[in-house]
Parts: sequence; structure tokens; C-alpha cells
Amino acid sequence: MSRYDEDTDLSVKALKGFKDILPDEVRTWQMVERIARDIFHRFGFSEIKVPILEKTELFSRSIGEATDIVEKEMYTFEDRNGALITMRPEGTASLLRAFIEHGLHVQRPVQRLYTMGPMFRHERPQKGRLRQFHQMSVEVVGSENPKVDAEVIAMAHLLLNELGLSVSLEINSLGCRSCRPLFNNRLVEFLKECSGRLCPDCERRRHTNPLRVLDCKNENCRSLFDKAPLILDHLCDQCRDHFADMENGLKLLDIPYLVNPFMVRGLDYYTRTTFELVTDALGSQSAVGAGGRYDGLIKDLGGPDIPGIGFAMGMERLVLLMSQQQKEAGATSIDLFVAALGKAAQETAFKMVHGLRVNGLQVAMDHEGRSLKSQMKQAGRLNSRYTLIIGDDELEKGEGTLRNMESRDQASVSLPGDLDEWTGKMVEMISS
RNA sequence: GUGAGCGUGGCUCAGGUGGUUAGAGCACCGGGUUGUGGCCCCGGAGGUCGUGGGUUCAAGUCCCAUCGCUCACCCCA
Repeated sequence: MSRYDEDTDLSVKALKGFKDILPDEVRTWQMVERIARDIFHRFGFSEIKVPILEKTELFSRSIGEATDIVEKEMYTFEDRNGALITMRPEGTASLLRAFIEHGLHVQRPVQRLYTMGPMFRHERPQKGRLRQFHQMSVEVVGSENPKVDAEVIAMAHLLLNELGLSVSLEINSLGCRSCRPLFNNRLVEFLKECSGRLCPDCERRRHTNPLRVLDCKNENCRSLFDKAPLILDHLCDQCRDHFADMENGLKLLDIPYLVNPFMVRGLDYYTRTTFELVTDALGSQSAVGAGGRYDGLIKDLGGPDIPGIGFAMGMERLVLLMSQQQKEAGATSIDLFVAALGKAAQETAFKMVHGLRVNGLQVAMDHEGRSLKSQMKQAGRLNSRYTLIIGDDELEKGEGTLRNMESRDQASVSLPGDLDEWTGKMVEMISS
């Protein structure tokens, strides 16, 4: 559109990277959310709802000042009072902020929480990546036991499983604040030796974020990294034991996994265990879920010095996989369609339909005065189990025709003398 | 921020080297069955071809610009 038309064209479209989720697709979303909540509850998690807007500082302090997310992807602006605020780019920071603010750690030594909702990052949209996207964010706060890591990973794995999706699990450890810096130094030295033979991106990352270099996709770089130092070989004793215990936990639960020593995370706060649930079915967006441990984060945010672990799952990516693997939610159906012919019948039907809805049935009718054939069509389209046909003849006789749409059997049913009594009978008849 | 591809009715797409009223399938509405669905048949409504400009006697069809969408890089769930 030219600028001229932007002025005259009154149609407004959604922002780039912002999507409407239409009813057909929402059904799959609801299914995913229902199954997820069910599983989270089985594992003892409680839902928490947190705001979408936070002080910008929350994210720069947790995610990391130098990360791409904070540096160039956040929706940040001044509110009307001049306060610098940001639309959350991820869920963990907000959840932990709430955790700290309300002192939840004193209620229970170990807390299991999850939240779901929209996140915002100003990136160039592509397959499986939007500017407003949705995540489930799951966190266990207060335990550094590696069994908890394994348990959380097992839960994420189970969720994918129950959704009928096949993805693979990759794990790694990033070490802690005492062993990671040592490894980092060694890596920087190694990369210095490689200088000149790395791809331009790696040459840049070598300085900005050395760890990132390790998961470069460039073939040439990868071959160079055959001899690169691996974090797993440089873990301190405690981290090595922690990783081994976590692995053991996965084995005890029969969770298949792959150790990927090149896996890194885009958020600075991760320590020790990290993991990703990956697929090759989403184009370049391979991770449907990812997470890890963040043992110093809560303290950094002004809370008590307690550890935590969690993960996020991308709802859009889950739903995309669901449709690709033909796991979408099936068609919906209703209990009854009332086909009324003529004005008097429509008025009676109007009352009946409301009475049935009040009593819990899913009921539809047509108000446009269409032909019976047309109304039957609507009933079929709505997947109605029954259709009640009422014309002027039926009104006079005091009997309607109830058609079982699947078996095509029809029977006479009396029309309401007393509406409440009749409604009760209908509900019973149709529910059985 | 960089690169590539695409932009025709609600949706999916046809429309060789420019030439009379722009097509199909799905969806929608009506009819065939004077009061009965999912199949079938018939009919109907709905687009001026993203937008602007240019070339030409003539452009959806060529050129330029612009907007938008998509995918990829980067990064990430």
C-alpha cells in the first residue's frame, strides 16, 4: 500500500508478528493447555498469574544486559509517568519477581509453580517465531537436588508424549559460577588460535559470547571444534556429581536423552543443568521447549539465596507440531439443534432453547426463518446429536419430532406444558 | 539488521510469448425433495487482479517504486 492509501484505507491490520488465533485453531490450543495443566498438577505444580508489564530493570538484571533479547528485542517504553517499562520477553523473571515479592519461600521450602501467557520480542517473524508468542513457564524454586532436575525434565518429556509429539531430549551442564569462568577462559584461548578460520559470525561471537560459538551450524566451524575444550570436561567436582546424578535420574525414569556438550543458552542466568526438547520439523526453530537451572538468579533479583530450575515451552511451536503430526483437536459437537418453522414455533423454541441452556445443554437454533432443509444443514454442520423439529402442526398437536442425527431415528416428544418440567425430561433424554 | 521468494473472490490456486464481459475447487446462499442434514445435480452471490506510477492502441500478464506476507541468516520457546 502506498502512503496515500494508508490515509484513505480504513481497514486496520494486525501488527507484524502479531497473530489472531481463530476458533478452529483455538480448540487445539485449549487441548494443549488442558493436558499441560493436568500433567503439571499431577507433579504438584500450582498455577500463578503474573503481569505482562514489568520494570525494564527486572529483565536486564535477570536475562543479562548483553544478551540479544535485552539489547535489541524488548518492547520497552516509558509509561505516562516516565517510568521505563517492558513487555515481558519471557516468563521466568516475572514469576521469580512475584515469588520474591510475596515471600513465597517462607510458606514452603520448595515451591512448584507454572504460568502461561503471551511474551513479546521484537524479532523478524518466521516459521515458529512471532513477536507476540505464548509460553508455558514452569519453575521449581528452593531445591538444588539433581533429582528435581530429572523430575522436571521428565515432566516436560511426558507432556510432549501425552500430546502425541515425538521430539528428542538433549542435555548439557553449563557449570557453576566457580567452574564456568575457568572453562570460559580456556575456550576464549582456543578460539583465539582458530582466529582467521572461523566464519564471520563466530569471529564476532568469539568476543561477544564465546559459549555461543560452540553451536554454530557452519560445517567448517564445526570441524574446527572437534578439538575445542568441552564444558563437561571442565566441571568442578560438585557440578560433575550433580550432572551425573541428574543423568542417573533420567535413566531411572527411562527417559531417553542425548548429551550435547555444544548446547548453550541465550539467557545469562542459566547454571549447571540445561536441556532442550528439539525437533527437525519446525524449519530453523528446533526447540519446542528448553530450560535449565538458575542457582544464583533469585539472589540477584533481591531474593533469598536459593536455587531454582525451570523450563519454557513455546505454545505456537507445540500447536504447529500438533497440526503437522495430525494431532489437532477434533470437531466440536452440540447436544441439540431446535429447528422451528413459523413465527409461533420460533417463539416457543426460543424459550425452550434458553431453558435447556440454563440446564447445561449445548443447544442452537436459527433465528433467520430459513427452510427446514437449511436448518437441518446447520444442525449437521454443528455436529448436533439431536434435532428437535417444531412447526405449526407440531404446536397444535403439542408434539415435536426429535431426530437422532446419527441413527436418523425419529420419535415424537411432547412439547412443554410446564417449561421447567419439560426441560428436565429433555435433559434426561438427551444426556442418556 | 541482512538475503531470497511471493502478493488474483473468505480459503487454496489457474490464468504460454500483453488483446473482447478475470476462471476453478472448497466455503457460503437458494433450489431439485410443496417440512428433514451429511452424497449427488442445478442455480446464485462474491474478486478489477496489494498500492502508485510508467511503457502500449491495449496490462492480472512488461518496467519502476512502494506496502505487505513468507522463508532463511542472526537469535530464540
